[in-house]
Amino acid sequence: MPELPEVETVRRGLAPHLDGALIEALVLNRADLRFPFPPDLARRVGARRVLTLGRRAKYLLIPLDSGETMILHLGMSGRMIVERDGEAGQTGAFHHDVTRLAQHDHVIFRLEGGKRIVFNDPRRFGSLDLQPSDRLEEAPALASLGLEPLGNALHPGALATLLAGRRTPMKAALLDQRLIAGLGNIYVCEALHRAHVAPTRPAGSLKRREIEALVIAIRDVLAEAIDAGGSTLRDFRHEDGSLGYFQHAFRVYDREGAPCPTPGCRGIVRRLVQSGRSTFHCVECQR
DNA sequence: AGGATACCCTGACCGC
DNA sequence: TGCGGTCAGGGTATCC
Repeated sequence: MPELPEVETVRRGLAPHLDGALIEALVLNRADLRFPFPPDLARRVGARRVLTLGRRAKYLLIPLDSGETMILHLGMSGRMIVERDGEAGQTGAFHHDVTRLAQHDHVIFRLEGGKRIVFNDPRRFGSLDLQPSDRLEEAPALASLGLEPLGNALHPGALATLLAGRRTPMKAALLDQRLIAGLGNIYVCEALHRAHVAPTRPAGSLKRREIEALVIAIRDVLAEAIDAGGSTLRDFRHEDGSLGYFQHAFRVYDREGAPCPTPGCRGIVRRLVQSGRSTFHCVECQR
């Protein structure tokens, strides 16, 4: 689920519940996810108040009034589920899902008033760390991240510098979190299609005009995806944000064999594998 | 140095 | 219905 737009959607969905909230206790149902939890995690978070939720790339940032910030990654299957008091124990259609998912409820935020926020992650590729807030960027997870794609840091000149001289395919370059941080497989495919740039193009071969188009495509696709996620936020408090915001708007991702949606293009969406991952593209209008 | 590959783990899905 | 194979939106270690 989570690339940058999904994490931003999670942040926006959680903010009304977590901003300013007192965490009465952090319940750990295991000692690790992808990595071991930091020492004394529960003690360092319990009885602390949350400041204002943030995000860096695909990481959710939860600053505490203790001067430390939780750095949370959803991996590939992570969810944050908001439960109101008593909701989890209710019977009915919802109950089945809750009990089935409860197996992978690894970390539970118990908030004042009985509300619970559950970090559920079947594949356990997620992570959770703590870092002093005044040295946040030194955290191992954040230290080598590249440009934040939303905001002013990503502009044609900056992207041109990042790509210059690289022979790696554009698909790999855009997936590299050290260059631009936050894009994943889906939005890389979508951005390259919108910019009409072939995923196999050596990164250093792009013309200035193509780089400009790519910057616009990246911004647009992320912004549109966040907007689509935002439209389902009202449901978020009851469920988990996995409602599938943007997939109906995919132009190429997971659409192998479909006609290319570019106006006037008669191409067919094709799939290829690059560094072990599926790339979806149109050979007619992406050059 | 930089790029490609193997791997961490579970669940969903497809064909037989 | 069960079973095996395949695939999945991420990131890191390791090899070349």
